[in-house]
Amino acid sequence: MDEEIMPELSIDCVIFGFDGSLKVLLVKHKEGISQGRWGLPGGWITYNESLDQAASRLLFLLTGLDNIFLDQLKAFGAVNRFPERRVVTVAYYSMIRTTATELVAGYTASDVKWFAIHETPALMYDHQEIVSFAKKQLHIKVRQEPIGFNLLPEKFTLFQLQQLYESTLQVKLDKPNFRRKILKTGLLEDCREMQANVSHRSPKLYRFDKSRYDQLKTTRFLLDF
Amino acid sequence: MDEEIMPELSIDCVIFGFDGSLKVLLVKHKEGISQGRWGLPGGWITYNESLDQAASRLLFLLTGLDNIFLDQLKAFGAVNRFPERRVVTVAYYSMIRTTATELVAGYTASDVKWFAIHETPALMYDHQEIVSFAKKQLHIKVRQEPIGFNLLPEKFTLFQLQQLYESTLQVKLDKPNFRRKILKTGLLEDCREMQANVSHRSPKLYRFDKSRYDQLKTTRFLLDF
DNA sequence: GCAAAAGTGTTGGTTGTACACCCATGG
DNA sequence: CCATGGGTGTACAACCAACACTTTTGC
Repeated sequence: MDEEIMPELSIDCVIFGFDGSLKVLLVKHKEGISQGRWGLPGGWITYNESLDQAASRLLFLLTGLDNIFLDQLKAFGAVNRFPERRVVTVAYYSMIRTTATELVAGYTASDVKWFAIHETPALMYDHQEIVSFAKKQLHIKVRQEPIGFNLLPEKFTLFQLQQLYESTLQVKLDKPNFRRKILKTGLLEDCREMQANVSHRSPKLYRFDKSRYDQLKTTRFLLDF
Repeated sequence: MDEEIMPELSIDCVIFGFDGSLKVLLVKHKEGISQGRWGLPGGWITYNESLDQAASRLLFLLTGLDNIFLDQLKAFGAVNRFPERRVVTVAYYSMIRTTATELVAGYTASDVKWFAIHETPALMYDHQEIVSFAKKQLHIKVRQEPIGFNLLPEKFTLFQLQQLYESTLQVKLDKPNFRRKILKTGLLEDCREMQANVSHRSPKLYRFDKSRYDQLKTTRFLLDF
């Protein structure tokens, strides 16, 4: 089929990661006018794929990850956002475990790296604006859906989950109250397993109960921190 | 400057209205392949305007309304959503009073009409999907911002506001509890005026207190119905 | 024993819900 | 005098924030 690209539309991905603190994935471009500058991973859309398909393809190209939660953020369409010509970009965002993938540079990027969410370098084009918007969206989404679970390993402790919420929302939470609230939702399934070799009492491991989540989605549901 | 249009991008607007029940504004196209079919008001983007500007311009063209709250919904980009060629559309939504404007047909539309939100005719392209998405978004937004106020006349009664929430969210609310909850937010300012000539006790009129809203926006804020 | 996190318990204040009740007005 | 909505009061349950406290593990 036709694999030519649409000249006036692009995709950019804001990919969040977590390894104790919140990260965002950036690439250093190795060609074109923005050579050497950091920006969001992204690319062009071909005529034979939908926006969502293009976003998934590009995410796979960059991280090797497939079948990942990927949500549209917003279309950014300021007149001069792209210096060479008029291009509107559709931004997507996603969350993955930083350990889940070997990052692959190459492609059009000379470097790929995780940055702490509050210590990003200057970004090209309007990518700073896109990242800021994504952060705001993450604050909202993390309350409405148990989205954070994509950022943790399959089995995790309640404290890890609490740290994820704390670093995403930039708040300090009360441990006893957090565990009660999160357990009450029923979204966590006890693995009946302990984490060993830690220099304190061994914590239980939990996993995310997807069937319970699907059931809750039909009604309304808010995690209010 | 260049007022040529971008060939692969369009704008569609989902415009909600309220006059006792929730409405959506549709137009009947009078030319092109979709002649005679109902769809969303929309149009094309020129090279010298941003997406937001294009959406405002098109909304003004269609309703005569200016300076209206208008928010981006989502970009819709299925491969064959537009039959003639590949076009991605960026959908916006907005809320206005149905009485606030004389609807103007003409332009590319042979008819413009308000439809009850649950009694829309078959729509062209993927417009049904866009409307459904907008309804979902409205449910979410109406809780997070006092967005509904755009749909009511400047001065309104608490019961009108309650009906707006009930018809937007498709729920039945308890009158005493509704008034307490909404008054507690401080978002309503007492007009010190009564509505007269009603066949029951005259209700107080309220107006939306914008300054209080701006103040609340800085913190977090949820209307939970 | 110490540090660090796991985990339980309690308490007092806030909020939400359901419902009973009285008030004003036009027809 | 009735229907319709306006508006107030209340009581019980649920919930939540704050914080004290005990437990387990590695060093």
